[in-house]
Amino acid sequence: MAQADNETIDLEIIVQDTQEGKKPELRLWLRMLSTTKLISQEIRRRLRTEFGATLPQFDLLAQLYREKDGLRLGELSKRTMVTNGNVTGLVERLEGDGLIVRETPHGDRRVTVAKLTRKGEDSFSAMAKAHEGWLRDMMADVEPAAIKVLLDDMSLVKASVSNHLSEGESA
Amino acid sequence: MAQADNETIDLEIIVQDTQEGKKPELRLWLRMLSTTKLISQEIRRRLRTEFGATLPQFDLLAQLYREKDGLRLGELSKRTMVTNGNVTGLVERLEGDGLIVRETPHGDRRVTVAKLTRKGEDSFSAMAKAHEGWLRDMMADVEPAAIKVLLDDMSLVKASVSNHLSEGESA
DNA sequence: TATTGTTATACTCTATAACTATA
DNA sequence: TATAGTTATAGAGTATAACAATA
Repeated sequence: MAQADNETIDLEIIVQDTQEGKKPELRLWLRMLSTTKLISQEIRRRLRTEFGATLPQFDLLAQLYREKDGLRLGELSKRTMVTNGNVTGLVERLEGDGLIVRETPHGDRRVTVAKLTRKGEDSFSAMAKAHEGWLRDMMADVEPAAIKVLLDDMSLVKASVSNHLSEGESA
Repeated sequence: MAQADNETIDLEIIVQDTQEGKKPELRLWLRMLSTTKLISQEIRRRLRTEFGATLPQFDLLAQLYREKDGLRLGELSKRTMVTNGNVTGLVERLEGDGLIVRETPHGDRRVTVAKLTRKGEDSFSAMAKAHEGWLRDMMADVEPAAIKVLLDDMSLVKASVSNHLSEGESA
């Protein structure tokens, strides 16, 4: 099924992505979207089957992994680009799995801080390592120089986009 | 923290990634993912509020827009990277909105072909035009040269990924 | 028997808004 | 009044698998 039909499927989603020099911003977006979808489906499948996790969950765990003292849910919401209400749901599932805990610090009882448990650290650590390997395999044919260029230029895109959204939302 | 090798999962994951030159494939993926998410949320919001459509629906319509004779659902499934069963659901919603119709051609009664209605053509046409404008605005700060490079290099990534997906599944 | 598409199911994500409990 | 988080709701997307009709 996932057999690559090299000849037929170009997978260039949406509109025509084959017109030279026409609407380059749109073409770039569509190419990013299809490429991301391709990678994302594979990553999600493996996260699910090998770790029983989803991508948003992985994302959230990653944020906590680099902040050993935990993060307030509002901050977690900003960093993961997930709304407050939905962060609550994500956090509940992860807490149910024993990967994180919620704590209310003294001082401001409105605040909730989420942090990884030991189990969460170990679990995420394994996921991240596997994740890295999957990506290296998938991008095996891409020259290091191309990856470097993509990294830099993608930052420019991200900055431009952030800039031109509703002013004043970057944490 | 420890600076070991395997254990250093300094995953600047997903939304923020501001790290040194390690694990470039993973970093690229995370940057693509966060950038795509950023754009995608904005596009989805506008598609929904201005056209009452979703991104997968837009994607599906786009495939039909460039194939005036319509496409079989299986082909639609491949092109949109959506499973067969879920294509059925997508198609039903779009048919309910009067944007597309399903037909069974003579010759093979197992086959269903979806094609745009006149209303669907007009509707998609408007969406695509708006879509293009949104993207141009969002990427206003990105030099044309950078966009061109990104387009090319993104193709390499996509090709590599496609290539290594099929491999993994031919067991 | 294989293919094409449908149905069924379960779960998760996404978005919005109203609500609470603090402050 | 404003803030932090929760609850409620509704709608879609996603993945799997079983199924019917046709070839």
